[in-house]
Amino acid sequence: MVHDMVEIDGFDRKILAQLQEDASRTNQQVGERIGLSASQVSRRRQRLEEAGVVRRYRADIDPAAVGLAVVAFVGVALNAHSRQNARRFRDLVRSLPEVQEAHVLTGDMDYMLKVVVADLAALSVFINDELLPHDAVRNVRSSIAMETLKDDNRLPFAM
Amino acid sequence: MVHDMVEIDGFDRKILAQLQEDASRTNQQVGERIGLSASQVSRRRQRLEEAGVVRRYRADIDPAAVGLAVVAFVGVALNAHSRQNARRFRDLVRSLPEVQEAHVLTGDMDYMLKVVVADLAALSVFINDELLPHDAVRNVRSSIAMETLKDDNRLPFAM
DNA sequence: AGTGAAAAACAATGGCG
DNA sequence: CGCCATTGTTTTTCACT
Repeated sequence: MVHDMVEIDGFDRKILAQLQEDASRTNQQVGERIGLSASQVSRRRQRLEEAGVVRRYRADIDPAAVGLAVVAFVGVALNAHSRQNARRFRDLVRSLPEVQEAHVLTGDMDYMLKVVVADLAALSVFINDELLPHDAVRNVRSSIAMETLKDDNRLPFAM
Repeated sequence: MVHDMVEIDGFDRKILAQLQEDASRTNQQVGERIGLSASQVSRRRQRLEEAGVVRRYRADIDPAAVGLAVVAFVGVALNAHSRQNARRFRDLVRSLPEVQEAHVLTGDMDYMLKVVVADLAALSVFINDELLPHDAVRNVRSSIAMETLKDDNRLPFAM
């Protein structure tokens, strides 16, 4: 899983598109769809995996089925922009399992978190007991997703 | 892929946790880690897939490696809350490949989109040519992710 | 860079305790 | 649910172009 820049040609892109769509397709099936033999698909896949272009394969699980009903976006502003504060906050969010994603943003809110929890009570606990007590956190503003229209996380790549 | 509610026990949760982490693990490997035989893992997986608890398997691709350098969160307020407008907007966001996620939010912004594009120019084109021209859209506020601290999209499930 | 065929690994199923 | 055996698929490697 080294992270060189790697040459990606049209076939590679087609393979990536197929596997992003459905990673359980066999090399044979992928090959049929893009006009390549299974053995070549296998080799190219290995190359893409080793180069870190494919970061991992994962099962996409229905959150509701495992009792996770609430998705929220939480904007967090930090107290001061010291290196210390920023670093400690990073370590915190990376360690919190409720945080699916954390981004540093342009604009008024410094950080944007995507959070998944069981219910509103759990969200409240998360914000009040995990986020707000942290020294670096100045304030927090959360928006709850009442409905999810799209959640496929597919990258739109040109071919 | 039917969507009944399904009984999920401790073993099922452990299987899901394993496959969310790395879907390329074999039934044998999953079984070893959780103390279950490969054949039982196979049967439980099938059940979880058919029940729609596992929605799909996918390759997680490094966006930068395929030329997608910009992630943005775009808040969209609609003009009026008519059924018509809302429905047409939904159809729009679902059809736009740059939109990875779209949620209906509580709070001032009606919709929150997670968008991935090649560069800032492409983001500008996306907002000005795809979003703003739509009748239902009143205004748009976008924040660009300058850095991504965490992006694993793992569900935190209790076991 | 590619194909096709052989070898090795794996998944899926059924029967039994 | 474990264990075992069987069957069909799939991945991976090799020889060749």
